[in-house]
Formats: sequence, structure tokens, C-alpha cells
Amino acid sequence: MARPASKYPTELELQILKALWHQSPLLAREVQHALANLGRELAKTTVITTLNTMVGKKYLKRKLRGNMYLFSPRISEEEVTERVLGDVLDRVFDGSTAAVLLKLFDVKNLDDEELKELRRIINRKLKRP
Amino acid sequence: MARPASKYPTELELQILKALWHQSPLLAREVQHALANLGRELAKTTVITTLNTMVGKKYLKRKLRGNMYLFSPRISEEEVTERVLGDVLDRVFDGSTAAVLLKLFDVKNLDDEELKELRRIINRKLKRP
DNA sequence: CCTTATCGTCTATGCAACTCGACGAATGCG
DNA sequence: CGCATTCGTCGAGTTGCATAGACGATAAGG
Repeated sequence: MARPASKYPTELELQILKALWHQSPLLAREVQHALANLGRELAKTTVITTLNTMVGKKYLKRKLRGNMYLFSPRISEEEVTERVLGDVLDRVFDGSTAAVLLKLFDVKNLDDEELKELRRIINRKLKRP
Repeated sequence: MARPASKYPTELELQILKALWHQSPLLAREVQHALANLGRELAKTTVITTLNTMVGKKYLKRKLRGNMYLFSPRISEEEVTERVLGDVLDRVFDGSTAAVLLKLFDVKNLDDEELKELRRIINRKLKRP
């Protein structure tokens, strides 16, 4: 009866994953610097602790090189975006893809090029079942 | 520094909001029953506690009727879905609406009706800027 | 009145996420 | 060799969310 663990990476974990998707493997110190570049200055222990919990969650793998670890992602960006989107779709929009799309159209202004591109995609989908 | 408060409703809060969007105002007990109907059986105190924290967060307002409270939403469904989607868009997709749209098409299979509806919307958008 | 059913407040537990400081091991430089 | 730097482990403190029990007030019915 407690707070359930989230099904996808938390905020900090996501930032770390992004750093590692961009380039890997990285040392803990390098991850720390990457986060600092995003404006998130954390103590080295904070970063290491988080990296280790992420290894436990199978988000990352680590390999010993000399006396330090190199970290690499174990899940792809596609996998994460899929999970997040799927979760929001189910939880917030009750599984209605159309509702999400409508909301996106509603909130975000797409330029004509993007709209036409989308129409092309739709037409292609409609042609082949 | 600890766990940051989430910018939008948590899971339980969202379920409560859905119940109240559907019908309001409701008594704590009625909210409890609505949750039970969704398969989430909670003690009465759990529901009341959550309702009160939600009042504190300005998600709800409550009004005394006799010796008990009636709860009503204070944010609309549109507001919440917008916030959630906006947050995911920024945090996970780095602000790219197109990326979200492509991912949706990629992952979810839309039926012809939905696709046609979307095409209609796109065409309407394209006509009047 | 006294009992029973309800309702809300207060308090507390458990765990996830976030954040470090202290410490010891290894490494490198003068 | 001795001292500073760097790395990882360990332990731990804080906050937020989920959950609920104990308890007091109050209304309802005999």
C-alpha cells in the first residue's frame, strides 16, 4: 500500500537516459557533467546512486573498466516514448488515440506543411488495410 | 531536496477527477463508491484524505452541506489533458509535436472511421488559416 | 437518553524518488 | 614514500503519494 513505482523512467532518470542515448558508454562523472550542462547540478553521489538504481530497474547496464564503471542504456528511446505515450493514452485519454490527436491539433498550431504531411500519412493508411 | 510534486494529478487524483467530471458535486462516500466501481476499493479515510489534499492543490473545491462536504472539480478535463500532454511533449519528446503524432500513428492502429475524421479536421484546418 | 451509524480530523506507516556526506580503496604525482 | 585526487559503497535524511486506524462529533431512531 504505498506509492506504486512508475512504469516508466522518472524525470531524473529520463534526463540520464537522454544523455546516454546521445552518447554511450559514459562514466558517472561524465553523466554528471551532461546533467550540469542541462542546468541540473547534482552531487556525484546523487548521480551514482541514481545510475545504480537504474541498473536495478534494467534501464541501464554497467561495465567495469579499471576501477570505474561505464554506463550504457538498455532500453531504447523508442521503447520509452512508446511506454509513456501508451500510459498517458490509457490513463488520461481512456485509450482513445483520436482524443489525443484532437487535443494535439487543438493545442498546437501545426503549419500547412505538417498538416499536409499528416494527410499523406492518413491517406496511405486508408489505402491498405 | 526531495521528491518534486508532480505538475499534474497523480493516478488516484485523476480517477477522482474523472468521477467528478462525470458528475458533481459528490459526497466523499459517493466518490468512494465511484472508485469502487472502477475496481479500486479504498477505505473511506483514504478517499477523504486524498480529497482534502486535492482541495489544497486547488484541483477541487468543497462546500459544507449540513455536516458533510460536497466536492466539485475546480479544473476542467481540458485543462488537465492539456497539461499532461504538454508536459509529456516537453519532457519526453523535447517539444516536437510532429514526433508525438508520428509515434501515435506508428504504435496505434486507427480504424478507418477515425482516420477519415482526422482527415476532415485537417482539411478544415488547411482551408482557413 | 442511550445506541448505532456516519462523517471528518488527526495521526501514522510504508515506500519511491531525490539528495548527500562520510569513508575507504585505488591511483598518480612529486 | 607520502599526500591529494578520484571513484564507489553505505547509510541516511527529506518530501510526496497511497493508504488506513483511532477517535470525537453529530444526527437518527427507538
